[in-house]
Amino acid sequence: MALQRDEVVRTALRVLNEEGIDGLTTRRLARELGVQSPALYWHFKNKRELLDLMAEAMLAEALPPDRTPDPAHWPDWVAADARAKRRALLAYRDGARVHAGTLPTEAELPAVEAQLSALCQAGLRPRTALRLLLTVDRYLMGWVTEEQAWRQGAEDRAGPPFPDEALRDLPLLREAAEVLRMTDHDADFEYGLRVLIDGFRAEVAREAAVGE
Amino acid sequence: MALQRDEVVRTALRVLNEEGIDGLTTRRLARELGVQSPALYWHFKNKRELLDLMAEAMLAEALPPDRTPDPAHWPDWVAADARAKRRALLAYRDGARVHAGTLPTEAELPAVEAQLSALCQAGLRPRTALRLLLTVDRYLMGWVTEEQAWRQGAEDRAGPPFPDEALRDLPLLREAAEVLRMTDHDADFEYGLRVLIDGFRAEVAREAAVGE
DNA sequence: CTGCTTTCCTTATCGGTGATAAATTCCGAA
DNA sequence: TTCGGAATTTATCACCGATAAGGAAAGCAG
Repeated sequence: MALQRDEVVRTALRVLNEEGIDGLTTRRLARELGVQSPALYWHFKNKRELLDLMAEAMLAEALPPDRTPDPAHWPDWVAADARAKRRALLAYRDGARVHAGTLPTEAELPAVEAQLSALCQAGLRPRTALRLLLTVDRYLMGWVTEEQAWRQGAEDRAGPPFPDEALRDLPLLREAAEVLRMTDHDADFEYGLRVLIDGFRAEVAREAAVGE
Repeated sequence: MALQRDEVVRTALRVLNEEGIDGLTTRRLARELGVQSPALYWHFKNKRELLDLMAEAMLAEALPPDRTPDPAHWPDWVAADARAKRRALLAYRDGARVHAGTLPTEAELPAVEAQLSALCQAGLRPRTALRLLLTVDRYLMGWVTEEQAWRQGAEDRAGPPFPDEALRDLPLLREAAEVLRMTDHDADFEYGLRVLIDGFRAEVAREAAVGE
């Protein structure tokens, strides 16, 4: 039974979770598949292409396709999509770094078009609607990247970051220490997401007013 | 004349710009300094430490120290700082990737405390104030990471991304094509930044109302 | 001036990496 | 049963970050 491209990607994702992105080498992956490493280059042009497919697979797991976004409740699905993508990236070690810099496939564009359609029905111009999606996505990516780097750093580091001693003369930072030390990633992410979407809610009102 | 740690960092930043982060190898850097590569390990524990110092130097160039942020105009300096940091990261190839995952030095904490102080005087609680700073920073980092990946991809790619042909049946995307193809990074970044800060402006009003 | 120490660098080498070339095996269709 | 493409192997390349061990040079104590 010959190796399937799909099987390679799935195994690569497993190895990613076990070893991290630096431990995901062609040799390690080949060993896991019971094969010699150059065999992989039959299935993929190079490692970049493998990572791209891994990124695609990661998101496909979490984002159910063929939703028809509701214009009336855009803040809800925009937020829900962001949460789902964050979950998808967090599900794999270094997920954000694997996904970073990946371009949307042409196959994903129709879904974006549908989202734009809903946002435009809600009163945005296409430009603004796409900017909204991109802005939320960048916040998301920046957040998860930092979040995973932090998790990684926490393993290496000895002791807690920013020890009490360092905050001695910094009362406000001390009061916000839970945020500084990122003890509750979920809540902090959620907060920024809400504020961002609230900002766009005002923007929708503004553009809708102009448009009429 | 012995090699100075500072000179190594400056040279590393130059090499980074010429070769990109993948071309920045210890051997290349050593050659540039007229030295054998193991010599570098006298000055740095490992490459990670070198990258950390490079990140620090990058930002130090762009962010003037010892500003005393004005509570009355917090949206101005929050935006200005974000722009300055973006500029600093854009000034070097792969700047965002070099900086990503770096923790603030303890030396940088007092500046953060000062910003928190101003934001609290403007009516925010410390927790919220820090969350504001982190949220803007994550948007920023996500943005520049994507921006530089895009620039990089543009060199490799043949032809434009998302050719007209691919957008044939996607009228809204076609109308927002300049945003999709990121022809004006500055304007798009600025837009998201403004909306984000507007969101926090409303948040400040809300918290101030509760606080009294 | 001598001799010890610290600083800074060199030579040699290790195990590991992504990738390619060329030879080879597998397997299904004719 | 043979043929041909699909899939994989073996061998090898150039390069990477890092370490060990030693040597030159400068400073400094006596």
